[in-house]
This record gives sequence, C-alpha cells and structure tokens, in this order.
Amino acid sequence: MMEKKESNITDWDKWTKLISEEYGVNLDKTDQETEKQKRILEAALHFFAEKGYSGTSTSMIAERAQVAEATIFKHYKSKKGLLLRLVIPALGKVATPYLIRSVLNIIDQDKPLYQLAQEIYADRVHKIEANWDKVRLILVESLFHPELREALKNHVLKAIYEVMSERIEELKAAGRIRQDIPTHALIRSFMSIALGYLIARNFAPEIMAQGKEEEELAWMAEIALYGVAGPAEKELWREKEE
Amino acid sequence: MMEKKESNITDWDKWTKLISEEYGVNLDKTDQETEKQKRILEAALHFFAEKGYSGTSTSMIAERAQVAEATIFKHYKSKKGLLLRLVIPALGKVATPYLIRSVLNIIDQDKPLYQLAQEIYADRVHKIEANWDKVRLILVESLFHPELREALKNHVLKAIYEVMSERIEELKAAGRIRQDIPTHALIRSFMSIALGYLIARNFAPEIMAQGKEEEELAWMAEIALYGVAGPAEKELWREKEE
DNA sequence: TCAGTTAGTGAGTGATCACTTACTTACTTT
DNA sequence: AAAGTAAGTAAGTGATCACTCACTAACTGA
Repeated sequence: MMEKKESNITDWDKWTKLISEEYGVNLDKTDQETEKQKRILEAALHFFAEKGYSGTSTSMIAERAQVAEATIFKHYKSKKGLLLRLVIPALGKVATPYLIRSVLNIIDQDKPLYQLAQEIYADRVHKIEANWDKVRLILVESLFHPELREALKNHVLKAIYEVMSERIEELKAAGRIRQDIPTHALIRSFMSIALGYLIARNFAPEIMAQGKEEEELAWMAEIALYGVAGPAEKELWREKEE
Repeated sequence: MMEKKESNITDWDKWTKLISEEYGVNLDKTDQETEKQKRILEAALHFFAEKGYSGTSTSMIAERAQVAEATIFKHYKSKKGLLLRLVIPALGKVATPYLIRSVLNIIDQDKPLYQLAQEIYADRVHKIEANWDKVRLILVESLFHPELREALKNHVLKAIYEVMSERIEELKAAGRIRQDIPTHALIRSFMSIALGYLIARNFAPEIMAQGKEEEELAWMAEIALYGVAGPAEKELWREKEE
C-alpha cells in the first residue's frame, strides 16, 4: 500500500514536471509570490470561473488585477500557463495522501455507518464549497483541455477510487455494506449524491436544495445508506431477499 | 393540472419569442432547412461541444460545413443566434409535456418500485446518451449565458420537478416512498445517481462505470431504492426506527 | 416576362486577440 | 559603487475575431 502511494506521487511529480516544462510555468514556488502576482491569479480565477478560459482575455485579467498586460506574460509565459498555475497545484492537493487521508480518518472511526456517511458528506461538501470557483473551473476546463482531463482521471480520480475501494471492500466483508453490488457503482452513487447536492446548491437552491445545509447532509446520508423506498416497498425487498 | 401545463407552455412560448427577437433567430421553421443550413448546425454542434462556444470560431464552423462564412450570418444573425438555434428547440422538447409524460407513463404502471426505477433510469439514460453532445453543450454553456441558465432553471427543471413531486407525494402517501425526507431531496438524489453514471460513462468508464449498461442501470435502481448499507447496518437502522 | 424574394458568397471591416520588444526601475550581491 | 537580476510596463506585433457589404444566381408569383 505504501508503495502504491509512492508510485502515485512519483507519477504526479513526473507529470507536473513534464507539463510545467512544456508550458514554461513554475509550479514549485507557489508560496513566494509578489502582490501583483497574487492579484493576477485572483483576477484570472474570477474570470475563468465566470466566463470560462476561452471567454476570458488577458486584457480583462490585467485590468482587474491593475497590472500591465505584459506583467502577466512575464510571470506565466502564456495564457495557458496561467490556467495551469491555477489548476495543477489545486489538483495536487486533492491527489495528495494528506487530503485523501482526511476521509479515511473519518471512515476508520468506530461509529454507525450513517454517522460516518454524514461526516464524510459534511467534510467534502464544506471543502468543495469553500473552493467552488476553482472546482468548477477544473471540471469545466477538463472538458476542453485533454491534459487536464488525463490528470483528473489518471491521478486524482484513480487515487481516490483506489483508496476508497480498499475500505469499501473491508466494510463489505464486515456486512456493513451490501455485497451484491460492485464497489465502483457504490462509490459512484455515493459521490453522485454529493455532486448533485453541490450543483443544486449553486444552480437552483430554491427548487432542489431548499433545506438548511445540516439537514440536507443528513438526508443525503439517509438516502445513500438506506434508499428512498418506503416501508411498503422495503417489505417487497425483504421477501425478495429471502 | 391541465391549466398548469398550459401556463408553462405559454411562459415558454413568451420567453422563446422574446429571445428570438432579441437575437434575431427564427426558431419556428426548424424543419424546413437547406442542406447547407443542416451542415452548419452539425458543424456548430460538433465544435461547440468539443471546444465550447467561446473556443469555436465562425470560420471553423464554415470550413467544416463547407460554406462561406457569410452564409452562417445570412441564416443566424449572430454567433449567439446560432447557439440559441441549437439549444432552445432542444430545451423546448424536454420542457414539453410529451417528454415529461414518458416518465409518468412508466411511474403509473402497477409494478414494484424497483422495476419502475430501473425503467425510468433506462429511458432517461438512453435518451440523454443519444444526445450527449447537445446535453453537455446546454449544461456547460448555461454556466456562461445567464438567459440559458434561467431557461434551464425556470422552465425545464421547474417543470420536471413539479410533475415529479406530484407523483412522489402520492407514492409517499401509499408508503411506497419514505416520508421522513423532503421530496426535493429524494428527487435530487434519484436524479444525481443517473447524472453521475452519465458523467462516469463519458469521462472514465474504465474506472467508474465498468459494468454493462443493463447491469449498471439495475445497480443504480437498487442503490437508489434500498441504499448501499449492508445487513449489519440495516439492523441498526431497523432498531433505530422502532 | 419581369419584379421580388431567398440562398449564397468573395472580399473586405474595425476591433480585439495572445504575445513580444525594448526599456525603466528597484533591489541584491560582491 | 559597479554589476547583475528580477519586477514591471508602454507601445507595439501580426493573426484572428465576429460581422458587413455589395453582389450573383436561382427560383417564385402575378
């Protein structure tokens, strides 16, 4: 297991190095930035998220950041380099064992599954909502930039899937998660419910996410674990099972 | 109920008229189109879906459609007009009672809920997969075009929600759907599972949608109705209930 | 027959695009 | 204090953008 993680990290590092050389972006020293660099990144994220990468011009970014357009190109060789500077470090954080472990720490607690599910939903939803602009940017732009799509799939999604499926298998063996459905479908559905909630919250809360966040998270955990069926249909199911 | 539907249609018609005048697009005679017009629409959908609206130039469309660039503007006054010509009739079909009723026809059958859920999933997934490019285009561009977002929310989503919630309430009253969770959360979670599947299929099938389509749809219905919890946790739940 | 309409286009339009060049300013190093 | 270096920018660059104009060709109805 340790080896697996290390090889993932190496893959990720190799990939970032390759990309950063191709586009001439420095992805290492993301902590020692000028005031103006920070303003450029803020402005870029603002417009990329609102209008999309293609719908944003470097002059718009320069104006909002109150810098000359040439300053942008001084620091991030190209417009795409700027996008990658925003997106890749964010992906790196997610792919990192650190963040994945925060979910595992919840799963490994000795509590009823319902409480674990609710805690996981709360943890992920809060983290994603706090960075909703960036998450949306990554998801949308991965549709149009093949390298981003690859990274999201082969580094982030795969890492999450591998770590989660390990625990799901354990829970299956303990009879705490149903064994008649493949792990990937269980994970996908569990995550879909959170994704749907996030979209609803940000797109049409007054129709599809009317409750308080706490309540919604509790309902999501209820549905994910026990389904939407009422007592009458549950009886049918019990009969079918036996 | 009849009145409600009619008023929805009127709203939709009013809205389309307003928009088509604002952007000078003819959205009525979508069936009597020239050969070249069809080629333009095909090329536009192709690039809009692949590169996004902003990432597509009218010259690209003209080249693929094998027409002069000016021909595009002869028929669709502006680039945005072309987008709306692609998107609005498609939205209209979804908002139409006809398509909504195809789901209701399934619900109204006298079968176990599990079979109904599976049939609904199959019906919607197949229809959406057949038009995946267009669906993706609508969802993505609604992020960047406020009028599209409004239309999707206030005409399509609302219409679907109202019709579905009516049936859910009935099923709740009959004890076939659980009554302790609000309708909007039930509908949202049910639809989220399908959305998640569609995304997985088109984005990372080898990780998150490994099964045959038939199998996946059955698993989705199982999870939506009865949840992911295994027998051990179901016992906990039954105790909690009593 | 001929005026009116529609489909279609080649050759442009100014505006804006991402990006470069040549330069100044300010700070650091020796 | 001299030399080097990084930050920052005004003023461009050619290419491409969405869109227009003036025109031809083909068809339609009176």
